[in-house]
Amino acid sequence: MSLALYDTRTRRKRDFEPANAAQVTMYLCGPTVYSYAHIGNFRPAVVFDMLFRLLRSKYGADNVVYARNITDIDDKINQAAHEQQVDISVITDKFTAIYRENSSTLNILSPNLEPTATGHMDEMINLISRLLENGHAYQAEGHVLFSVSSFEGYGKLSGRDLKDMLAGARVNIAAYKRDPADFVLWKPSSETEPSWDSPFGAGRPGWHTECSAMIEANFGTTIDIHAGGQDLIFPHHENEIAQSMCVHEGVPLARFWLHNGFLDMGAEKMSKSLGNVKLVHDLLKDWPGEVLRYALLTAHYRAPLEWSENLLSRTRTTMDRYYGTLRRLSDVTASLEDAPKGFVAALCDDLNTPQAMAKLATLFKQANMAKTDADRARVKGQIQAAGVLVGLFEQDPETWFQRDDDDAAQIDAMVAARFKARQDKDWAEADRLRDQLNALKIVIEDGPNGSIWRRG
RNA sequence: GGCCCUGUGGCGGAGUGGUGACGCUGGGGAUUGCAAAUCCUCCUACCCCGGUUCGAUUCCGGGCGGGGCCUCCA
Repeated sequence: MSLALYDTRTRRKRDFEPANAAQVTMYLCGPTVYSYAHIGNFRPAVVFDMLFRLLRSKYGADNVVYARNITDIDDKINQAAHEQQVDISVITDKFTAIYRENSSTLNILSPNLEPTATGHMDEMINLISRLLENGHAYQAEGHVLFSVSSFEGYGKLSGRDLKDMLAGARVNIAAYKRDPADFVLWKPSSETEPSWDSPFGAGRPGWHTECSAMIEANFGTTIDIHAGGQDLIFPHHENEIAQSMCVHEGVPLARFWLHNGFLDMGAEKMSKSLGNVKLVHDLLKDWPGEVLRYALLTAHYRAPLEWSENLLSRTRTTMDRYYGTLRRLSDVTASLEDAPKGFVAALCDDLNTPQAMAKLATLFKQANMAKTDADRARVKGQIQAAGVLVGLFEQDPETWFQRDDDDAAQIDAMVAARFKARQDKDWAEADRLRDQLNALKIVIEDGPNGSIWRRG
């Protein structure tokens, strides 16, 4: 089944074919580790994790290389380190660890590579040197700047014209810039800022440099897929393209550019500067990671998604139903199946998760209605195969329902006592026990061979 | 000011030139000792005005509304 992906550069959906099917390459702009990530930061992580899973199933797990970088040089990091009077590594190590832990809770696979800026200092300096040598960059007052007018293709990705941008630009234009749109490749550091030696003086790299350098170091000149949030289209990705193409004689940096849309909080986007963020760290106190993952996949990845309490509780309701189905099938041995065609087709159509989830709903309905063991085994196998592709429904249903086990034994006993009362047709006692359990927010489901329970 | 996206039922959210997914919610029913779960079923929508067309929610133009980028930002 062919995979179509919407490519920002060409502004249309195109059939995806890797340059080399034995090594499909994909790069996602990952987090800047200066603080807790909010749920919006995890939308690309989840969406492109799903793409990673899809590519692995299509080309073979060993033939896909996925890099998600960690930005560990940044002024916000510097600020945090300065405020706490610690080395920047104290900040970046801490929040890198938290980011990885959150990722794993959202069932995000580890990428093959997690390159860091500090780990690629030589490569960045080397890249900047080459840009200086070939005339695409210049030095001014301790800075090295990229000269956008030296690159004819500047603005192609974002569909911008340099002249138009200046019209309403709110950029503070540094006097040493030859062109207001020129961006910093290297800048001098103050006493309190981290600094690295370089041929252009002691200082630190500009933000855009790291991705170009890391891609070159790990993949070479061109990758198949470069992904990130929509806000990175300009200037970040535009600048990466400029840098990379100017040291690679015009060879494209990426064959496909994928960008996810934003989470909305009511009328506006979720953003730290607007102060309306939901930290994953906090959300995980109230919701299972899998609910967050599923919720992020309820809208198409390029469309805005309204993030709300309502979305989360709705998602949990759905997942309770589905895990309930899986629990009833727990003694059925799943047969080895492919994910249903319609489900895969939806994902292959530019990662249309809403449509894929609709197929999943059908699948669970089929599971609920299955009459024979063979049917049950087949549908369960299909559900599992579909689940692997999107990273959902991979855990044990019992784990899902019994989140804390403190009082599980006591509840088991009450449920057993109630089942016995029902067998004795002592309805009064059975109802009394059920009321007691309901008061503990326990929901009972009676079956022919016993009763099961879950937390409501 | 420039560029881009978007407007679907009570809610979320797909899709399509001709019977308008899917889920949640609400009504009815089957089932159940009663429930829960499950299944069946019903109600409710394509911003407005033009145009193209046999026919538009879908294509085109205009309007109005919402959002994003142009500055760190997923």
